[in-house]
Amino acid sequence: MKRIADSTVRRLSVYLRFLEDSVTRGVQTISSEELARRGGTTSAQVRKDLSFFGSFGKRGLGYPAAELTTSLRDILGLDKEWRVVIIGAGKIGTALAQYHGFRQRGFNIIAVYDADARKVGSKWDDLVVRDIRDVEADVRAEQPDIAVLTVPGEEAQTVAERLVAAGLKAILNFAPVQLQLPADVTVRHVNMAMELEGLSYALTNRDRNGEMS
Amino acid sequence: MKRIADSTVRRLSVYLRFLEDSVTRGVQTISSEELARRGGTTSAQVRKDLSFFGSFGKRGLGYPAAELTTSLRDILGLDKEWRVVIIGAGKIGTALAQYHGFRQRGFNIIAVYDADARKVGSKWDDLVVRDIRDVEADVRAEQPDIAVLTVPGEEAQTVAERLVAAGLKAILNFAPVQLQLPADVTVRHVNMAMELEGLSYALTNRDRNGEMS
DNA sequence: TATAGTTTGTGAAGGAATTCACAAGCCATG
DNA sequence: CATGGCTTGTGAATTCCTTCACAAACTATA
Repeated sequence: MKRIADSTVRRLSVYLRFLEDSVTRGVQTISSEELARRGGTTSAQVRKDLSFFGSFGKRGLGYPAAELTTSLRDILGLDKEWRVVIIGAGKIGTALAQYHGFRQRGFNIIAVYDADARKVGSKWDDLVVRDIRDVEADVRAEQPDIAVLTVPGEEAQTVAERLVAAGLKAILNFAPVQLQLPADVTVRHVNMAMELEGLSYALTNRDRNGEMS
Repeated sequence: MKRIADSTVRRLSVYLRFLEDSVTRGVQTISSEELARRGGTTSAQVRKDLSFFGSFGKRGLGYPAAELTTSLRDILGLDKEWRVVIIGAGKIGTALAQYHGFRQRGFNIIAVYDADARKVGSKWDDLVVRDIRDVEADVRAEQPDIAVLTVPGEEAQTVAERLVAAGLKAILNFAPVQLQLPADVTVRHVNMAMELEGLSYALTNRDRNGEMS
């Protein structure tokens, strides 16, 4: 099978969100046109995206909402539970740890770590903040699948390397640095500064450029 | 001037972060090679990105770090202060409002809004949570440049439309829905669910695909 | 001033992602 | 069961983005 573009996977995620909504509203069938409108893209793009993984629709009718939802969840690997650790119990780490949406979507937060002795031992819900010094041993023992990095930028690279050395293969990085890691580790970046700067650029050059999504 | 790709603007942001670092460390000159290594790209890409905006380097030498930093800040529109409102005083809104990094980078949070009467009136730092019902009037009066949306998904579209009707032209959306807005409004999405699902996909199809950035 | 060693800036080539456009297939109706 | 109206699935065309490759320009050294 061909390599699937990152942009395609992102869109599948968007389609899935809207499909889940539609299913709970009792919708039976959805066209690529509808999916496109709600996903901010074109119907051709929707059909192309789905076609990489199979043939899910009926010509003249559209896609069966419930079945397509299940298929997308399978494709994205959401049919299983993922074990997640959060590294950094600062503002954002705390907000994420307490956000129940993750758990609902199959992302199970099993531990939170911090370097600050004053934070270690404190509790949120059923989680106790652990000492970052134990992270390698814990990762080896508990085999989490994904780490969410919410440490200061200066520490991100070092911490990431420790996680990778302990066997972690997927990182969601909130620190505003580009992590340099082996190619077999998947990294996604969430960079608020970058997004704001993108808006700043767009506002500044509004005349020069057309619209953007 | 040609339309600049979104991906280019994102990379400028990354270059800038590293350049600022370098300048404070006393670095005089940086090559496209160095910039590329730290930005997770290639030297040709760096040179191409910069070339859209002018000629900043010296052949045989590289780029003067301080000057290039200034130029990038200008290009990205960071030479001015931006007025930012946060809509939604939940977990994430709170974390963002208290995060001082924004202010330091020229993004000034001037107000926070929420629909919950119990939250309205409470204070963080020098900010008082305002009632969402006042948001249109306030936006018209205070003319913020950017809105950060951290409301529940169900409300995001409606709230966004109200903001746009009041004249806002740039939105950073944290809700997991694709906003449908006029083309002259710039929207950036931060979608944690999507990023996690991207990791899930990568872990699930590790064999099928190569590495990803 | 000449030469060796770098590194930029940029057309041209190549590759990747999106859009076009239409045949194939399905449903509903009479 | 034939016809009209839709909508999918997909090669081909197109547009967009990245990489290549090299002349031009700079520094350092002798």
